[in-house]
Amino acid sequence: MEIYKGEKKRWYLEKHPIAHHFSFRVEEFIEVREYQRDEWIIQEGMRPDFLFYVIEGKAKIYVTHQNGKVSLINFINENDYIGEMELLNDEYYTKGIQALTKTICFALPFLHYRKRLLEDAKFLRELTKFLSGKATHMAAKYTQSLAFPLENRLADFILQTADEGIYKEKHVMVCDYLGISYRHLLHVLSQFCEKNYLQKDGRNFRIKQYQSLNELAEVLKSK
Amino acid sequence: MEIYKGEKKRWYLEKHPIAHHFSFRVEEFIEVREYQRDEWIIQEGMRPDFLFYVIEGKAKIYVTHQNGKVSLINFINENDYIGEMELLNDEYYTKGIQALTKTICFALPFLHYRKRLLEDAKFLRELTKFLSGKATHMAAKYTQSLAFPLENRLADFILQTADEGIYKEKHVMVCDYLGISYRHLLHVLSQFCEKNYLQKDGRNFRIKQYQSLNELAEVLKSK
DNA sequence: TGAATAATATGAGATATCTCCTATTTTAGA
DNA sequence: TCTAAAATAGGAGATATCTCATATTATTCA
Repeated sequence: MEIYKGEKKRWYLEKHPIAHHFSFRVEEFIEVREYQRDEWIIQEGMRPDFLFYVIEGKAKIYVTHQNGKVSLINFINENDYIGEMELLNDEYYTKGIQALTKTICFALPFLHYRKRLLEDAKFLRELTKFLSGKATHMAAKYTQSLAFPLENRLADFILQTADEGIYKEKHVMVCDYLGISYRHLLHVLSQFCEKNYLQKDGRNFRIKQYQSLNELAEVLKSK
Repeated sequence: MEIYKGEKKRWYLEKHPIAHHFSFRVEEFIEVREYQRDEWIIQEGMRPDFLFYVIEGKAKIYVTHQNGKVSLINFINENDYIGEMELLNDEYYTKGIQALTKTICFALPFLHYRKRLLEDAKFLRELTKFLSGKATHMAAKYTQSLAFPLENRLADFILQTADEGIYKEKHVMVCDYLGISYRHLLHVLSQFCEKNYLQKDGRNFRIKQYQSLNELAEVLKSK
C-alpha cells in the first residue's frame, strides 16, 4: 500500500471531487491510498480505522466460514464505500477486502471524522442510498441463488463480465462468487460449449449465442 | 386494514413514542394502521405512498420470480421500517409485504414527509443502521445458503423459532424462506427425528437434543 | 532457469435437492 | 354441516451439485 503525498495527492483530490458528499471540508485529514492487485485493503476480522471511498479500481469482499469454505460476497467498484459497516456499528464481524486490480481510494480516519459524519445529513443521505442498493442487491442474489440452477446465474455472470464478447474470468474466483464447486463450473461451461453458446478459445470463451445466454439470464429477473 | 382514529390513535402514539427518530414533529400527518394476519401491507410491484414503521406484529417480504417460484426474502419485526427502499430510490422493484400476525404500524405519507426525512440527520442515521443491518443479514444468509446444506440452516431456523422447546412453523412458509422444496424439508425433518434430535408430536416437533442442533447451527457462523 | 505454486482439465461415484404423483388430514368458508 | 382448499405425508426417479483423485499446463519467484 502506498500513500500519495504532495502533488500526486492533490491531483487525485482534484480529479475526483467528493466535496458534494459532505457538508464540511474533509481534505484536512484525508489520505489518498493505492493498493496493488491482490493486496488486502482490510483483513478479515480486523476492524478498520478508516472509511474508504473507492475512486479507481475494483475489489472483492470475502468471508471465511467455519468449515473453511470461502465466499466471495460481492465486488466493490468505483464510487463504493468500504468500512461503512464499522463506521455505523460497534458490533460487526469485519469481512476481508482484497483488491482485484490496482485500487485507489480516499481514506477518512474515523478518529477525526466519525462524529461529524454521523451528524451530516448530506453524507448520510448518500450512505442510505448506497446501503439500500447493497441490501437490495444481496437480497436479489440470495433469492436467485435459491430459485435457479447455476446455468441461469452463470449466463448472467458471463454477460456481465464479458469484454468485447470474450469471457475470461478466473474459474476459482467465479466458484467463490457463485458459491459452487470448481468441478461443477467446468461441467456447466462445457455444456454451454456443447450447445454452442460459447466457444472455447485457449483459456477464454467466446460468446457465440448472445441470445441464448440472454434468455437464461433474463429468467432471473422478477416479474 | 383499519386506520385508528381519536383515542385509539393517541394511545398508540403515546405507547410507542418515535419522536426520538426525527428532529421534527411527525404527528400531524401520521396514520396508525392495523393489518390483519395474511393481509398484504404492500402488494408486489405497487409502489407504496407511505413509510411504515412497525410497532407490533410480524410480517414477511416476498418476491415472485419469472418461473413462478416464490421467495420469502425475510421477516419484518417490531421496530423495522417498510417502504424505505421506495423512499430513497425512484427506481426500485417493490416487494410484497404480508402480515404474518396482526400488525400495527405507523404510516408516514411520502407526500408530506419525504423531503424533510431526507434532510433529517437523526432519521437518516437511524435508517443507515437499519439498512446496514439488513445488508449484513442478507449477505450472511446468502453465503450460508451456498456454503451449507439444509441440515445446518434448518437447525438454526428451528432453534430461532422454537417456542418453549416446540417447533411448529408451517412447512410451506419454511420452504419459501429456506428456498427448498416441500419434499426435501420433510426428508430432513424426518432425518432429525430418526437421529432423535426432534420428536414428532402431532403436527409439532419437540426438541430432544438441543446440543446436536446447536452444533449444526454453530457451523454457520463465520470464524 | 528450475522448482514450487496456481490454474486448468476430466473421470467416477456420492449426496443434496428437485419434480411429479398420490393420499390423508385439517381448516375455512358457504 | 358440508365441501373446497390448504396442509401434511411419503414413494420413486431425475438432476444439480459435491467430493475426491489425478494429470497437465501456466505462472511466479528465488
